[in-house]
Amino acid sequence: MLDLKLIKNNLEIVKNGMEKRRAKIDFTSLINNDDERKTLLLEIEKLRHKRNVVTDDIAKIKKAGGDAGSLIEQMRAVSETIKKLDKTLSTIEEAIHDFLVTLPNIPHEDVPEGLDDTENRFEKTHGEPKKFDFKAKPHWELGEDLGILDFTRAAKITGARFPLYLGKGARLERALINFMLDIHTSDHGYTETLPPFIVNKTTMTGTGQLPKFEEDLFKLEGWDYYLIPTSEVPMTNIYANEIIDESILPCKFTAYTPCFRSEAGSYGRDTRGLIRQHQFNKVEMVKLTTPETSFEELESMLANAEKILQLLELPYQVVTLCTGDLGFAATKTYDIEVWMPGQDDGGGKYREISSCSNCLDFQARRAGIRFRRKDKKKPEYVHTLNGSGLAVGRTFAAILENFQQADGSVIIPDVLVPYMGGQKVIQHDA
RNA sequence: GGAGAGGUGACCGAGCUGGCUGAAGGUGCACGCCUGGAAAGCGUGUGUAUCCUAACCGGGUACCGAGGGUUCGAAUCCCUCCUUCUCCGCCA
Repeated sequence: MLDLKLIKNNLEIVKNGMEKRRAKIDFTSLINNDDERKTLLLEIEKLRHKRNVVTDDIAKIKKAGGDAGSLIEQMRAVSETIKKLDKTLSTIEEAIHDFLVTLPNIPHEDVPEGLDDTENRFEKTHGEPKKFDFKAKPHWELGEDLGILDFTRAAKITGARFPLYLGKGARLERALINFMLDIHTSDHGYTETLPPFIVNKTTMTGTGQLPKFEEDLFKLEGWDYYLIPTSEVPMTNIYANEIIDESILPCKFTAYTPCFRSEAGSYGRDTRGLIRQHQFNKVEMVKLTTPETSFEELESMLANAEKILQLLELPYQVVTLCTGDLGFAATKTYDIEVWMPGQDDGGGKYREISSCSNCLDFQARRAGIRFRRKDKKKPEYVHTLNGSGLAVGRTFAAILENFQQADGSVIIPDVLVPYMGGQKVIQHDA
């Protein structure tokens, strides 16, 4: 959520930001509503003040045994008026709020302008895309042939876009989760958390999934509860509506959770394999920081995600999302795209495997996450960041495709061997 | 699922036979005094939001889990919901 004062005082900056996002937004009703709100508020508060004073007098008169009948009669009318005005006021306030919660964050000045993902800015590349002297297979073929992935039976159990890992496949997924969590907690200083996978409406609104993107979520029937699309949601909300001490910043959380997404509007895209599932595993990183450090924390978060890929010896590139591709709550986002040699019929392709974003105070304002500096009175909003570290299912897929052998077996990256009980290769079960 | 007890400021804890209580008292914290230094002691201060204002100076208003209601007036009475705890039942 953007600060209403910022909008009023710097309307051009805000308008400009929305234009960069290709969002057409008319602010006149907002401005009018806010003016009306102030007028109304002033009137109501005057009346309340009057009532408070007179009510005091009534108490005194009654105590002295006098008759306060006419004053009471007057105040009855005043209270009626207050009630009426209050009603209009809350209608207006609701309208203002409804407007503000659907307004996206303003893109950072460093973010390139563009319409869609084709205009994202290339930042860097790491590692050489692997070349094979045979035709690289996509991970779904490798996985099914090895008997470690079974999409057909998953579809029987639930439906399309659900994964079923078997045997060494399930073990590899678990190995990746443990490996990532270990690195982030031991080497990168994150606190491990295991949050609820189901959250309420307030929590979803805090991080920005609601009210605008309800169709992307799975909702529990008969409840105001939703399955999380990412653990960013529960983790960022840990300190919602609290004023925390400056000394705990930057506050760094990591978690493994499954993620649930309806993938509405993506019919026909990535229909095969682990790339786009209704349920997938992810290790997520979340940071709460002071405003002045959030951008350097974004860089280090990106580095934390990159580190996982480097250790796994997976080639990747980094891009900065352009304004048209930027998420609702983010002001700046880096995407890490891993090289997947089995995609595009063996031609290979970079696919998103992590997304690291700085949301500034956008989420903090919605969720009410503030901190107090040592010698300052007023609490300030923290800055929130989130990043995948990494999407586990896609990492699994990338390993299969990058470490495949001519015979269809898959070499386990060295760092994962201990997590696989010493096993170095996944091959057809003998 | 059944029975009961709570949710007050950073924390503990009064108030809950409605009115001078934004809220006693204590702890903590901050600053000052005291001291060779420290402890103890003493003094002062110490919520958030919003509006008026040049102002985080001053003033108004609101907030005692959330939302409604009764009343001239509610932390205090009534209703609904959320939540915590205890006991019983059930269950991974």
